[in-house]
Amino acid sequence: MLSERRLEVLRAIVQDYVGTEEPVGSKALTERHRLGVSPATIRNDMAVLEEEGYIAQPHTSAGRIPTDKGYRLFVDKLAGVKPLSSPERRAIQNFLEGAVDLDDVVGRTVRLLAQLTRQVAVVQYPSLTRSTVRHVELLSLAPARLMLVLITDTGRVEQRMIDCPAPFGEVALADLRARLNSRVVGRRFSDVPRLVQDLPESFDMEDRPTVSTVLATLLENLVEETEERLLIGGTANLTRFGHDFPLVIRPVLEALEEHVVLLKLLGEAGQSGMTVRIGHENAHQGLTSTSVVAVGYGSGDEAVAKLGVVGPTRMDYPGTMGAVRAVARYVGQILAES
Amino acid sequence: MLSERRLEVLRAIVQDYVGTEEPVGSKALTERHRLGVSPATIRNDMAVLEEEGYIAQPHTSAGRIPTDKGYRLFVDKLAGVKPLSSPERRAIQNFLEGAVDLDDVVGRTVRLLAQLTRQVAVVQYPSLTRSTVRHVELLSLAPARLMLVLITDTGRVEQRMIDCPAPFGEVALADLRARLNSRVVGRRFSDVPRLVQDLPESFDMEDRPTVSTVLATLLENLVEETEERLLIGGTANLTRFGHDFPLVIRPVLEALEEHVVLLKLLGEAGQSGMTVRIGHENAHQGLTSTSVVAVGYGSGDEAVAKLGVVGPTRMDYPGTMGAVRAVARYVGQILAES
DNA sequence: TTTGGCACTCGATCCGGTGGAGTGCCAGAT
DNA sequence: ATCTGGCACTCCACCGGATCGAGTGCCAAA
Repeated sequence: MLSERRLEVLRAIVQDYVGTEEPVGSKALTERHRLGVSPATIRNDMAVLEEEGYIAQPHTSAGRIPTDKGYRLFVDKLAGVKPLSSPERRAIQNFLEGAVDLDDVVGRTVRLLAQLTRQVAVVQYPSLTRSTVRHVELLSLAPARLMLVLITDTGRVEQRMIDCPAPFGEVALADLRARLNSRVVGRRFSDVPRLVQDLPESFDMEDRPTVSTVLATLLENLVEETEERLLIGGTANLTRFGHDFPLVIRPVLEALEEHVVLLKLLGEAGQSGMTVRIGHENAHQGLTSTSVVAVGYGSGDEAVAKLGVVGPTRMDYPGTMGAVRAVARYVGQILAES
Repeated sequence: MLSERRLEVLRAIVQDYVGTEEPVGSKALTERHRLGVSPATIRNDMAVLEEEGYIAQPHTSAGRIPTDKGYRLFVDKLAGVKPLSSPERRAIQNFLEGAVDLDDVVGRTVRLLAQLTRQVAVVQYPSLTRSTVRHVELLSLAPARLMLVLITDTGRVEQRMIDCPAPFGEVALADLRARLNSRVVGRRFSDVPRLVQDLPESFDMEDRPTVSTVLATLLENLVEETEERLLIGGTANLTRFGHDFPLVIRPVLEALEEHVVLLKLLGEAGQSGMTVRIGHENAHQGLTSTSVVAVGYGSGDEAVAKLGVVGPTRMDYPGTMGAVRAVARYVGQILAES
């Protein structure tokens, strides 16, 4: 276990490095923080911290910079979550309240988060499986062509075209619509498969294939596939990364375009509470010099999706975490109201 | 007017500079292009081209690079559109044909375009005003709460929640739905306002406010506001820009996030045929060192939206234009089929 | 355990010199 | 007229050496 002062030294190193972006030395530390000891003592502490793997030297005779492990300790033990100032809170609320629909809410959220943290913001659309069904609508566009529309309690709407194996009458359509709704409205999407399983059996032989097609579309395309929408913003903030641009930011941009990767990243974030993944803790190659701060948000007590930011490992963790948490809360409120 | 050979020299300069990314001198030119004259002659030509403003020197005793004006002349007079190879064409077709819905088509298109041109791709969703109505649906979610769903012939679907001033019966709802559809199905969105103008009058006094609200939502939110969706991809290609990164790419990333700016940019592109905007021809500040190649695409003869790429002014214009044109055509085909 | 002192390391920065690509100009050839 | 070869000149890019300074590790003393 590290002594109290050594932890204090680590905290100071992280803070200074985040601020200055330059390796920090023993002398500078004693000048900017009242540690009450001489540089020589700090040097000894630093040697220990380095041996333990919390800090590293870019090269001999340079200052130290925190390692991923160092940031990890900092986040876990040394730093809290910095609450936002009340003007900031008010600004968030004002900004989000103007939203007219779900797309707008998500769009505003991503912009807000990017601006607040000055980093890349990622917002996942409320997931279907964790939402409940508000309404299912079936429209007949042509004799053998239907449109399926799904509306969730979070305001999300999804639709799919369906080509039927056989023409489907208006009566049967109304019947199917009514039965579907009576079974699934108010239920969670994850329960839908179980709830509609036996539905085809109650229809005429001739209509069963069509009913099955509709159900298959509902299950395959909607419940499973559309899990994965998300929005990204603030990529311009990547330019504040470091001086050795192309090599660092290129893979990050590539990773950001791979929505699948990002979704996995967000998915790995713990179900409740805020998750911070630092540097190499991120599985993806291109993101080994970035940290991801993510948290779930939802209209009720339960998370229906995640949001977060991606930034350099050298980031202001307390501030970022504060902003992410605050935004998630307000978005949850907005969703609950609508 | 410039002599034939001087134009040839300009073409050679553009081609070499695009290839090597380095200022090109007289000697190198004679070596890589059979111009049939000596470097000294080329030097004289270059002096003239520079005087006319087509090329410039980064500094004394360096080679020349094309100016925006030079690229302009190159694009207008010296270069054609390079058709894609047939493997490329086949790849495009295969890639686009797997799309399941409009979102997917647009998503695939943007990825395809980015990969093909190795630049940033921008694809606008088919615009509403230039599409026709396939179906309008009204759902009752709660006594005084409706959902309006719009389906276009390009497969685009839009929806809006409507809070009614008064409860609205199922009968009246069915009536409104039927009347709406009979009036607008198959018509262009731009005609919708005219077509529904007198609709409230045919309803009972008590229902008129609600009908008006529905129509207002239809017109304001859908026809006007949702003009502006677009998708961007391939931002990682920005890293191939130049060596002086942050200063150049930052404003570009910022501009790309301002969808309004991009939409204006695409909008300015001529209604028919391909448009190339080079460097300072772009109104927006952040894009003065980029060129935009855009073209309209649509399911029929008429363009319903635009797509294009944003890249450095130093780009392979013939190749880029070829790719953009080819992709636009195939997307048009796909849309027409669905 | 802390402190001051000291020698050492190593990147960053600043020259001065060199090489080479490219230019502009001019006089002669075509 | 136009093109060409020659020539002097400019200026960037590159290299090696010198210097500077922040920072370190170690040690002996407090």
